[in-house]
Amino acid sequence: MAFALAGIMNRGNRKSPGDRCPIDRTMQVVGTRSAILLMREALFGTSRFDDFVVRTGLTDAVVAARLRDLVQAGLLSKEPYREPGQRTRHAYALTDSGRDLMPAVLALGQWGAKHARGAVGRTFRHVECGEPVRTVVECTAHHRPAVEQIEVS
Amino acid sequence: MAFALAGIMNRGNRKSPGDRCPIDRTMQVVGTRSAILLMREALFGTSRFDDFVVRTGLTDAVVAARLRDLVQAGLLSKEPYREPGQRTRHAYALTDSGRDLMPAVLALGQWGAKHARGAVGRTFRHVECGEPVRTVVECTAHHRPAVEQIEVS
DNA sequence: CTGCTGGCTTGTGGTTTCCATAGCCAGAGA
DNA sequence: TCTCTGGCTATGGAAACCACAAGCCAGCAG
Repeated sequence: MAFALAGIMNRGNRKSPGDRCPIDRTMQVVGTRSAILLMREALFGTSRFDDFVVRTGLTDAVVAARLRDLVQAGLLSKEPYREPGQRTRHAYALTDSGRDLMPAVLALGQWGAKHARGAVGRTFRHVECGEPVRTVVECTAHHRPAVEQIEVS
Repeated sequence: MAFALAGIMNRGNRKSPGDRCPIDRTMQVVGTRSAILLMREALFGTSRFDDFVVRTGLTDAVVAARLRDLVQAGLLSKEPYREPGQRTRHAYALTDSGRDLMPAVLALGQWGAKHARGAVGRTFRHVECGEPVRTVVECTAHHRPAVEQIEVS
């Protein structure tokens, strides 16, 4: 059974995927503002606790709690490191799972830059060629379908 | 000033974009579970109040409040319609702004399908060619940079 | 030993989100 | 006119989220 996105409404009595829907599940993991901001910073390269606090503007308590959750959820890893003459500290690094969230974070930023009022315009660029980067939806045959041309099965 | 994503940590004292960051702004609009679930349903083609309630599993009170927010934020529009022999009702339809959120919603679903435990595997397909659809990050020169090859300026 | 700093943890309180329940209202059917 | 139904609105309470503040602990500097 398949449904076209944004299709006609009379599509029968489709049953809700409920809380097993992957979108819902994702929201239960990174569905808070603090979690997304921390993942944004992790993708920006931040790895130290204090930098997370300063750059997100969240309080240390929230940062500590959320980082613990994100490590627990497998999006970040906590690795000890030591600078010479310093005590052992912990750096937070992206896991493969966390890295896979990049398209979502970029897509959220892309929407905000275009539609949210008061947002600072930022552009992401490919380092090697300098061209701006964006998220696109495409099928494996390299078509770029509109919403109405996508079905879920 | 540009920063490479997931780059080395010693990138100097970059100042936080604060609450004007587009990602943050977006989270303030659709950063709740209910908002994302409703946008998911809107992208799936749902337009009637009752269908939103049944398919998201949220209560009618939450659905009413969130739909009002989403209309207010310009992601949905509320249009009267009338089926023959029925009273006038209101259908919720995607605006262009709401349609632009599709990459983000799809990317969230993509992450959940791959990484979230207990998620039902769903695939999105292009109607015309039947191939599965995914979100990709690419620059205008059609490169597909990894996280480390993206900079923000 | 005392103080200081980075990285947390704990506690308090306000706001938001959500669920559950109940009620309201317009219009169609009887 | 009475009732029923779809689409809301209102109220109450639990939980989550967050800011603010304080405290804790390890390891340096003095």
